[in-house]
Amino acid sequence: MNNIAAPIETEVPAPCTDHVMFLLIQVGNAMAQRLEQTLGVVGLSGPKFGALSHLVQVGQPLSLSECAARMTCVRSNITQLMDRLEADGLVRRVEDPNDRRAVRAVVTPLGRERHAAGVKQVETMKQELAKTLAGVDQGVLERVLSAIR
Amino acid sequence: MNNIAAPIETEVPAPCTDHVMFLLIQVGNAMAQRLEQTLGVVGLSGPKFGALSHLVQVGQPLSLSECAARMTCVRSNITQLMDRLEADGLVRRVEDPNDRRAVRAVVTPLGRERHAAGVKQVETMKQELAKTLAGVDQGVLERVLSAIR
DNA sequence: GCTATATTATTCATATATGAATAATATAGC
DNA sequence: GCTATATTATTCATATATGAATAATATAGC
Repeated sequence: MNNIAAPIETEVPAPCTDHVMFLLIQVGNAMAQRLEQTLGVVGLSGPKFGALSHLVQVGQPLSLSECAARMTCVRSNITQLMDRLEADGLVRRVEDPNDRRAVRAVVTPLGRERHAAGVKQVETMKQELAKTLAGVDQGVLERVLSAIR
Repeated sequence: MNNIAAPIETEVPAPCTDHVMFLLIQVGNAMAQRLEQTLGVVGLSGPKFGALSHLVQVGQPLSLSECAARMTCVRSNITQLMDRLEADGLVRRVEDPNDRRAVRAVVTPLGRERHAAGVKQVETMKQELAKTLAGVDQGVLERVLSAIR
């Protein structure tokens, strides 16, 4: 669902502040959806790509708790995501030698490949966005968005 | 999960275009999350509030298909959402007299009340956002966002 | 060294979303 | 008027998210 909450359309010409909030949500969703779509081409979803990105970036096995912290989500979420990634053969779970409670996630070679493919897809999408944003001062936009986040 | 896809943090000083895409997604999610939270105070979720808003705005029963179209989502989604809204007593399903396949959603008095409470909550949140956005030309921001959507 | 407390990952219940398959009903085209 | 096709809502399987409860293990504080 794109409209998490639909604005009650008023008859006022341009009630600015009103719409900005919903616009931000809508645009965020639209971008996320487009990303999902592009990643789908190489068999990845947004969350799957996100998890792989973190693991590849760090360059070493991460405990599931660390993953959750990096991805700003709850641990049970990661448990499920890793189940799916493992089923896809993109990640493996290994025991932590230092802490018997912990489980660490390792990217498999296939996972690395898939991640690289995902990066390429994202590149393409970024270029499209750049076109859409031609004429907009991206520095300004970035600063505004950072302030809101 | 906030980070649908985490950018691979490069060492480059400010790769602008790169980040804007992820920033848009992040900000959208952050806003949606904040909205969820505020609405939670009066016992509503984003989708629930959204559905009520459409029904209240239109002012007459909407078929579930019409709801789906307005909320830009798939019909099975609305079936489930209406189940929850009905369980909450905020909406009732009524038969369509003209089309025996169709089911229409009607807001209950309690639904109206709850929606009004939600609107108040959203008002508050909008004012907060307005403060954050002080000094930003909202007209410009709105135009940029509209272009992307 | 033991005990109380914290941390880890998992499981469960739930909410939200999608898309495919289905049964009931409407409608277009002859 | 009948038949082929379309439309309606639902159900099912699945992915994603949250938070509470749990069992296993670590650690702090005495």
